Amino acid sequence: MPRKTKPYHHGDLYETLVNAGTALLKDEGLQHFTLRECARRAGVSHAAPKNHFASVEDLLCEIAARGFDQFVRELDAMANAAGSQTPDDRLIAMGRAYVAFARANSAIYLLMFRHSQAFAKSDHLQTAAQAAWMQLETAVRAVIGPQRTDAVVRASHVWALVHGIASLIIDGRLPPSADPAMVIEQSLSTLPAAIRGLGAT
Amino acid sequence: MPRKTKPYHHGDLYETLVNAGTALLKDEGLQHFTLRECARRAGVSHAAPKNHFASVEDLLCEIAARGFDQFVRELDAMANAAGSQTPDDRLIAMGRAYVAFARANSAIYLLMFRHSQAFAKSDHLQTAAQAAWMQLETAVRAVIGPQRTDAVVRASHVWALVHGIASLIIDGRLPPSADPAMVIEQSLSTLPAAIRGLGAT
DNA sequence: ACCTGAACACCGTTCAAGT
DNA sequence: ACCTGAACACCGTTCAAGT
Repeated sequence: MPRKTKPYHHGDLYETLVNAGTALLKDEGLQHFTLRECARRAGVSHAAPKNHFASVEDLLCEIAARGFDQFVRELDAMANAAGSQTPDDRLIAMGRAYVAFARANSAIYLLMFRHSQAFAKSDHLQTAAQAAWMQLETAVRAVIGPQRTDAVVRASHVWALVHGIASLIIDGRLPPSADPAMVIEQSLSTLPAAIRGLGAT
Repeated sequence: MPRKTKPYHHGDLYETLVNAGTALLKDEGLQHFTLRECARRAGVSHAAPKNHFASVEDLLCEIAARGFDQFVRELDAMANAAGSQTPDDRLIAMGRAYVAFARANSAIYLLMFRHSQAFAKSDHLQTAAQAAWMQLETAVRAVIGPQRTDAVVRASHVWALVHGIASLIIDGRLPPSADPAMVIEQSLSTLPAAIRGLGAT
């Protein structure tokens, strides 16, 4: 989804910078992400990005938005894969895909969930993140039934659990004696029953 | 818990830097944390901290370690407060205290759980974080009974859920229609049953 | 033993100047 | 319309020099 027409000198610096930035993020992590290094990888001067992104934050927002796009696609593919027939199965399959994405793309995942007041300033990021949320809420509604009025709270529970699992694994905060695969499977298995029996509503 | 005797010129620059750094973190957030600003707040030259901390990471580790210390104290106080009689109540009370700490000290909480390869290089940080973990595991064992062999996996489930809730709230990633207080209470209420019925073990 | 000030190699951002 | 190079105000880290 291109957002700028081809620039005069370079070819398509906007796309090149997004790609270079994504690669840099995967290579070095968010801590070492640098606009000047993006420019270097793109083969332009350090001031060139200013023509396409107002600031580093802007570039990071676009990378995060595309992360959400891919995230939604992968969860969709997993949830619709053979073997996920019941709503419960589909929800658990989505949970697995969620954690798998986070582990496979940890730097981008961290960026996607990083506190950022600039979040609200990017339309692409906002709509992409909302699409991810809607996807989850739909899966939750399928489990608890459409008559329930508190789907948002229940979906928040699911999101919190998978986000927590993914975060602890990525950041290496699980105790050494805890097998990540076991934690994932055991915790995800509680989800359908938990959101059905949640609270008093 | 002082780690250095009084320095010659300043008084106790080690402690002063830790306090200045903690204040800076609360004021400006991790993104804008700067060693030079810590030195400025401490009233010393920007090179002075080198005598007490080998790098910024070292100072951040000590701040994070003290965060874990306070975290453990607060959870302990909450869990032992009147009204938490049964193990189930105590676990839920700890969950509430967990999220409350994260919300009240968001910058420090983020630091505590930030991915950091330097984590392993600080003894204080490592033991403080482990104390927090042991505290949780003990509360979980009280709920599921001492005969269970998978307390670690069950405790990981609890940790993931509360960490996920806290993270989503801090980072503003809960949908606007989700009331944080409701999400907290509803999700925490599922914990005792979830960890008792977890998996097939 | 601890602290300072200058120095070095970076960074994001700005802006005149080039094409 | 887009890009460059110099400039500015920062940053972490190093190191000689001071007390």
